[in-house]
Amino acid sequence: MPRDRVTIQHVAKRAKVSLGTASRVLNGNKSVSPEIRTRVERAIMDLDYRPNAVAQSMRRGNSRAVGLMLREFTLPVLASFVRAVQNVLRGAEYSLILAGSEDQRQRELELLAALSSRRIDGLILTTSSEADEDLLRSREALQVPVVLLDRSVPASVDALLIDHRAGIRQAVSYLLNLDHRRIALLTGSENVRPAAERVLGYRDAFEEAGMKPAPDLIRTESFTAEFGYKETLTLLGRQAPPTALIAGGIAMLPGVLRAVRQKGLRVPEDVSIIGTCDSDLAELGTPPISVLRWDYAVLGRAAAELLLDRLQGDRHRPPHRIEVEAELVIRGSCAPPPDVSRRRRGGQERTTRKLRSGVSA
Amino acid sequence: MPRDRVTIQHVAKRAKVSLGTASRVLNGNKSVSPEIRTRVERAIMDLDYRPNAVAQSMRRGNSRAVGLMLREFTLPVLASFVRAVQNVLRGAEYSLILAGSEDQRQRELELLAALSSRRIDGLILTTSSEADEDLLRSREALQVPVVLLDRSVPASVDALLIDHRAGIRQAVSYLLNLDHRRIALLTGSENVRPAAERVLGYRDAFEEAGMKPAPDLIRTESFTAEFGYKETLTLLGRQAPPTALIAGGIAMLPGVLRAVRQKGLRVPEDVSIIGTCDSDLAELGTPPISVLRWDYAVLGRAAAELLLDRLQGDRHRPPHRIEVEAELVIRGSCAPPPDVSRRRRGGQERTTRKLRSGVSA
DNA sequence: TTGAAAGCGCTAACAG
DNA sequence: CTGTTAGCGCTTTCAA
Repeated sequence: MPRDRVTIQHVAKRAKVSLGTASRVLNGNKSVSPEIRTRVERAIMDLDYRPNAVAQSMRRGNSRAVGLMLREFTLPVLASFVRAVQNVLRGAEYSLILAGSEDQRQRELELLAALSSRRIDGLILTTSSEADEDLLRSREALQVPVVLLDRSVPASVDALLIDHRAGIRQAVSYLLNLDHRRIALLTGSENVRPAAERVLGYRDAFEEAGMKPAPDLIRTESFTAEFGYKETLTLLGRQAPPTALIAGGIAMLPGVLRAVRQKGLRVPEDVSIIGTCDSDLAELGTPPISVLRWDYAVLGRAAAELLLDRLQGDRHRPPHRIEVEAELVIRGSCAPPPDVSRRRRGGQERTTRKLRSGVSA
Repeated sequence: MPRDRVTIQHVAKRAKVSLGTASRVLNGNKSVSPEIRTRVERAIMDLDYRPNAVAQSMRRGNSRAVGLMLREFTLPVLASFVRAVQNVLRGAEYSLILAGSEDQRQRELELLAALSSRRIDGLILTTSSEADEDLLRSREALQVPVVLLDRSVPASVDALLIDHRAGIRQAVSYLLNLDHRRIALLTGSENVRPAAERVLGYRDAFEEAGMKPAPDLIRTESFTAEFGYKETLTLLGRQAPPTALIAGGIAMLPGVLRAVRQKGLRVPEDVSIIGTCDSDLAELGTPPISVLRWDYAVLGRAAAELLLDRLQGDRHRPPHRIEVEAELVIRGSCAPPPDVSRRRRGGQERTTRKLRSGVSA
């Protein structure tokens, strides 16, 4: 049977001081004589005393814990986001309470309630929907500073935003320059920012090139690999299949590749592919896949710092909004579409194409 | 300015009952008249009251939170472990406090102290060292049930163990049967179980085949991709380089592949490779990589259930020990070593080789 | 069945 | 500089 945990009372008794004085030493209060301070510190060591954070929270009215609610954190990039958050928080002696919503509204609601009960001091999150009333209300009810990740929001909260629109515009332009015309964009439902922005970027690129996108090639439903897989299968089974696919979601690439492989198609000879998140697979696969990427570790650090800033500083400063760029990394997964290649091999003349600037290697 | 959070006092007042009665309703105590119960429930709804978990913890002496300390959780497989843990815990209304140690002793110590302060009710962890006195003492000091993940330990705690030894034995046998003789094993320091077991399995296989392993091909230092990269580079630069490489760590495969690619070698023609953890890269790469794998989601669920069992049941039952098998998944990354192939192409006779049974496809 | 009151471990305000 | 004390929000005796 575990003997009772040692409390500040025990420390006080052993150091032969009052409880209040022991507390003062613990909290680094100036007004304690050196001699007594030493005595107390001694007692703390001897007893291996560890302050009860629960009692401290109770008394101080804060928990020194922050919640982190994401769709999931199984994806390496999100995990690296979590790690960055954690590293910053650790330095400030905050604990991290993890909450994976699996993108389900009901679960989000439950988790928000649980976090509320725990009286977290702050919250970093991305929600399944941006408009849902209940969700918004639950978040409000927490009455704590919030940092939103890649969701568009009322102007009142801090947020980290990824510039998907410019990223996708760049990717699509690149494909257009390779003479692709039937470019499919697979991404999540447009009621969240990343998907909506990607669709805008897609249209931007076509418009900029003075073209109209083929209808029906923008598929917005889910960010999952599963959706990428099924949709790719469907698209590639069409009469006039797309010649290029953009996997618009950080988990989607494996699904798309699986489908392409299942169809027995080669990348990039038969179909070009651009991912929307870097990974070992994209980097070391054969061929390596060109991707749009941004640094989640940087995002994580920024998110945590934004939150700490509010927690420790001015809770009423105007909200910050940090936007990060998506970088197009060209690797080996894109080539001119097969019909063009054929024409070329046939020796037909072609107008020169210039690679748009701003595309990095 | 956030108006004060509503407490059980407010609920009691509004329902015109005593605080104690309100509490009873909250806790589903039988002895409350239906009428009053309704009134209180009504008040709870009206006020959107959320019990203060901090105060509850204080009073009850438990926190309904468990700590999860891993080397890191950036790896997809570990993240899926975390997710499984979380899913089980959520059902039991426990929160998860995440702690990534980055495999650093000092950080582990700090995190353990922080978790102790928070009065977590239980802990799931893997430590950087199995023998370290301070670590052991800190863990003891927590005085809570512990589930250890893939570490060998005093017989007193619950543990989940992966049978690396049998797994590696199987993998090495497979390679020996392909006529490999110079088989390198890259893994972490032998002072933790997975590495130690892998080395044993490696020796087992050679012994079983009546052979002696070439010296200097067991490289035990670190589980990182970085180590895999550097060591592979070194090994492949030798006079007599290994013809097969086993990446003995869940993060190591990308490093090994990177090095192989950098050397301009082909898999499996020039060198055979076996990974020790499944991944998108292993599954969808070209060629797909043969791996030893086990199910981390199952492990996570088991870990959480083991812990809950203790938390909610008999805290003094004898410790459980769950061992999971590693399955060898044969894909396309292994072939006979180049010299053998050459000999073969030359038409030389060869003794028949039988594929050892127990190797799954 | 209900109310009153003690006390979990701690911090901070107040007195000395 | 130090000791005493109230009270954070809640659960749980103990009485009624």
